[in-house]
Amino acid sequence: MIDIKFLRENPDAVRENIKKKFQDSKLPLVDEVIKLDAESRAAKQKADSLRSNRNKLSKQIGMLMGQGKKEEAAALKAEVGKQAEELAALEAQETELSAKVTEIMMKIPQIIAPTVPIGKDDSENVEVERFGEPVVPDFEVPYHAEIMERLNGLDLDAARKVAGNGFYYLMGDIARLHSAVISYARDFMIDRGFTYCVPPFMIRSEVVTGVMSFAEMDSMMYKIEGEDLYLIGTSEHSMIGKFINTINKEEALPYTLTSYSPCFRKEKGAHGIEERGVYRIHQFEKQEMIVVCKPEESEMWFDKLWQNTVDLFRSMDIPVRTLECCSGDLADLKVRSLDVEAWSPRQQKYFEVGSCSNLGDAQARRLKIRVSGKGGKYFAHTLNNTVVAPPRMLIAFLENNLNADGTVRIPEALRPYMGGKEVIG
RNA sequence: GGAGACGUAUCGAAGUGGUCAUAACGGGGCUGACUCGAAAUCAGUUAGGGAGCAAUCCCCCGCGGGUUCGAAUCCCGCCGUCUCCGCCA
Repeated sequence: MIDIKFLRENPDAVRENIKKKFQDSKLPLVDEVIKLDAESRAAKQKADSLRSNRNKLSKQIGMLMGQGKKEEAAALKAEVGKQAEELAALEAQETELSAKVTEIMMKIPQIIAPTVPIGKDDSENVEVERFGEPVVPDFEVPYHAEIMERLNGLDLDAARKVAGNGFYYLMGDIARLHSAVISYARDFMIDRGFTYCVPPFMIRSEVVTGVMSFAEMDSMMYKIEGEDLYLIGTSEHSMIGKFINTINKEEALPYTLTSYSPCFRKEKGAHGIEERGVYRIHQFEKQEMIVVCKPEESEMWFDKLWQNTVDLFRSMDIPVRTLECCSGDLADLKVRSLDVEAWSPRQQKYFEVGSCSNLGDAQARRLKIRVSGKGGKYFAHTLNNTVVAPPRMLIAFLENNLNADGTVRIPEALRPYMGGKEVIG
């Protein structure tokens, strides 16, 4: 959500940004919202002066009543009554207009960073950097579900009966590995100075609309029947929501938090949910990191955040690369986003295991997360990034640490969380 | 789930239909005076949102409605907190 004042003063920049994102159908919204906004302010001004008048007269009525001058009071009452209808109409107009303005403003995308490559969709994302040597072993690497099943670590048949497609049972060493990765990632982030949190796994609609665009909400969020609650799609939602309606002291920033939660996603419209395995699923667990900071520091934090994920994967001997999201692939609230992708020796390509985003002031404006400093009050910037999200991450882990004999090597960093085991199989 | 109480600034809290919203009273914070310094004391100062070039005006007493010339105050709905009971970990 951008500032309406910015839009008023820079309509061309806003249009240019919409074009960059290949959302040309939204172009008319710019002129539309400028017109509605002007009407809205005009209505407000008129209504304000009527209200001012009413306040004055009502005060006089109060005084007259106090002095027992009932007849004079009655005359004033009649005068207030005369403008009541006009005011009511104006107030209805005010409400309607400002609701329309907000509705449109929610649809206008955040101004993207100048560095964002221009492209229509994810096929035009741009590789930035590779970390580690992508290895292709000289033996065949089976499909990840098969590796898990061979180790008696996965039961999709039972999961389908119990919950349906897109769910899974992890068992034995694989389940333990799953927990180990989460615990390791938690401690990894704690060691880097982040504060560990376990947040609510459900949030109100007010928070939902504050942290994501309508498109994301529709395709991702599960609603609890009969309640104003949604299952979170990531702990980012409850962690950013934590700061709703707050004014934060400048000295207290940045907030650097790492949170654990299960994540629930409809994956509506996504391909691949039919795909056998644990790549795209309705439920997974994730260690997340979020930052709330001053605007001038958000780019610096962006770089630190994705670096954390790269370092974590490298500490488990998994080759990764970073991929800058192009303009068309960027969700409407994001200024910039960078995917971390892990190497798949089986597919001989990289696949997404994490996503780092700078939302600028978009979430902060919607949720009213403000900062007070010497220079006055302003909206904070918010960022989020995946530390690690198994079981998808386990795909990369298993493929990259698989031995020729079918056993799986446990990297040293993870052994303390696996009861000291060096290998499973 | 049942019963009750409550929600006002940074905190505690007064206000229960009008001249009471920067909002009594008290505490905290900040600034200054006094002091070698500190404490104590004294003085001053300590919300938010919006419209307007400005003067100024409007909104804001958990949130949303309603009654009224006028609502923190009365009515309805919702949210939240606390206490007791029940139930379940």
